[in-house]
Amino acid sequence: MAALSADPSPETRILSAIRAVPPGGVAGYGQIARRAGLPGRARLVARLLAGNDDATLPWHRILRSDGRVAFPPGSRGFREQVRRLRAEGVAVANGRVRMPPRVDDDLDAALWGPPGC
DNA sequence: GCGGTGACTGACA
DNA sequence: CTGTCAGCCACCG
Repeated sequence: MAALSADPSPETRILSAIRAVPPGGVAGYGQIARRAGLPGRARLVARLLAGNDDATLPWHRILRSDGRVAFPPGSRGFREQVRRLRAEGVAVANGRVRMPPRVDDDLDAALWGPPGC
């Protein structure tokens, strides 16, 4: 039997999950990986972002699980990411974003869209 | 096949 | 709160 849907490459799923993050929202590497159906592959997400060529990809919305920027402070990517996040209305303080303690529900991810929640 | 490295994570002191 | 340790997966020499 033919499969109803061909499984897209993991990379495609990850990219899709990243694109699914609305403006003014942020997501963690592990969270994106989980959304992509690849739990434990947070590093893979990072590798993709590091080698991504897509300017339309909101890579700046991807932060660490602690809500901290994955770039070293003072680095070029760091400043660029913070700059973009602030431009979208995301409150970035000291290179870190106010992240919820933990949420294991896809519904919560939707709450990450509108800021000032 | 092996060890080192990295835009990571969670647990522990 | 910060810092350290071990676990994890994918890529490279």
